[in-house]
Amino acid sequence: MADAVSTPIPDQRGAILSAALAVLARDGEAAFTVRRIAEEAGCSTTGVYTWFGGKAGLVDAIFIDGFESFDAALAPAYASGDVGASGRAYRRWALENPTQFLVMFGRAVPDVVPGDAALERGYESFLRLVRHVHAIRPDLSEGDAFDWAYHVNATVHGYVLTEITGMSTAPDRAEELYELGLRRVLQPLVGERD
Amino acid sequence: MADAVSTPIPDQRGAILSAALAVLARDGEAAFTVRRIAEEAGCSTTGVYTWFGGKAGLVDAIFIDGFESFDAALAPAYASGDVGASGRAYRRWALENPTQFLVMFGRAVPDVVPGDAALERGYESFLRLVRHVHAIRPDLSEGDAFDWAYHVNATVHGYVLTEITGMSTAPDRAEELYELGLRRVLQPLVGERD
DNA sequence: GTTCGTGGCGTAACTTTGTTATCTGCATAA
DNA sequence: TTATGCAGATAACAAAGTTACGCCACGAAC
Repeated sequence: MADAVSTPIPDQRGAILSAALAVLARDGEAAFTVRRIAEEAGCSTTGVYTWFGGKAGLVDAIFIDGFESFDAALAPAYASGDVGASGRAYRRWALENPTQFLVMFGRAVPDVVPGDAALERGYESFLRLVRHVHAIRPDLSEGDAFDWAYHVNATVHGYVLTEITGMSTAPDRAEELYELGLRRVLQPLVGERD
Repeated sequence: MADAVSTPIPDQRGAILSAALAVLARDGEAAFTVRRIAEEAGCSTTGVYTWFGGKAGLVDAIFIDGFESFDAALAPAYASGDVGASGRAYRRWALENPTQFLVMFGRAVPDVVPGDAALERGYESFLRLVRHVHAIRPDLSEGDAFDWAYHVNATVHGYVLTEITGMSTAPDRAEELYELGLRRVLQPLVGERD
């Protein structure tokens, strides 16, 4: 027992997930291969199949990790009650984790679609935005808060994805246009003057 | 000469591109392999390398074809001067060509980024939207029309991509929410009452 | 204490896919 | 008739997802 504590149990599952995120962040989606991840984690490829059932399962875990990291990044903005700040935090997180973002919201890992666990975790993140909207506009019904959250999310999502996939028609003005877009989408919600 | 007309010249480049689009539409991005496409086109894999330089070049051609097909789908709406109709046409095209849409905007083919030709063709499609906005609101400066087009495009793009990647938090209300989103994004531009 | 079973995990092989080297046949020109 | 150049097929190579197989450590049962 004391031995088990002094010699930390090698958490192979955690090691593989960390390795996968490290490879993704450092070397991009092209390097996201089972062999490369296993090497980084210091085990054989079998580990990925033992602990995640395959590459798709690993991607699912990356979804869930992504939503958690993402919620943590947005929490201060949510707490501040500033909906503009949460929009900026959304973009900042995406720019700091572009490949993970593309895995989650593009189709950067071929043949892999999000599983149920990933979708449910994503839904939970979305509900935080709904509550945030409701906190700012308590006069809205729950349904209206949901629809506004959906709208704001789709809008910022579109901006960020356009930028990250390299399809922006004005890449050097991306930040300026994002700020303008934020004002436009939030203005009818919060009634700010510009 | 007459012979050349009666015996149609086998357009292998065109055959390969058609085959690639057919495979993509029918069998999805997982089936998008050089061997499969060559088989569908009735040639060997070499043809893809002779005419497109490889898989990446073929994807570039698919980008360009996509923007052209897309412009053709939006032309009637542009001509009608109804900006809501163009938004609906955008979503309709995407839902009719989901895998091509994901290849273009979701990175569904691994390790392939859009080349310059693809980006320029995309920019041309975007300029059509800018002109459309300018036609509806001639009082706007060119810069403002550009920024409004960017905003509208990012918004509808976000809605559609969320829906097509299966990440919508309300998939059964996708159309209703899209219509609501269109009204919200266009209202300050065209000043419609709802 | 010995034996048996279970499960984590490495080795190595199988399959698929992108890519390329090499060869062949045909059309055209000298 | 011969040479040249090119479209295109065959087949092989390398990388990557996946799986079959076996080893070994550990705990339970007798």
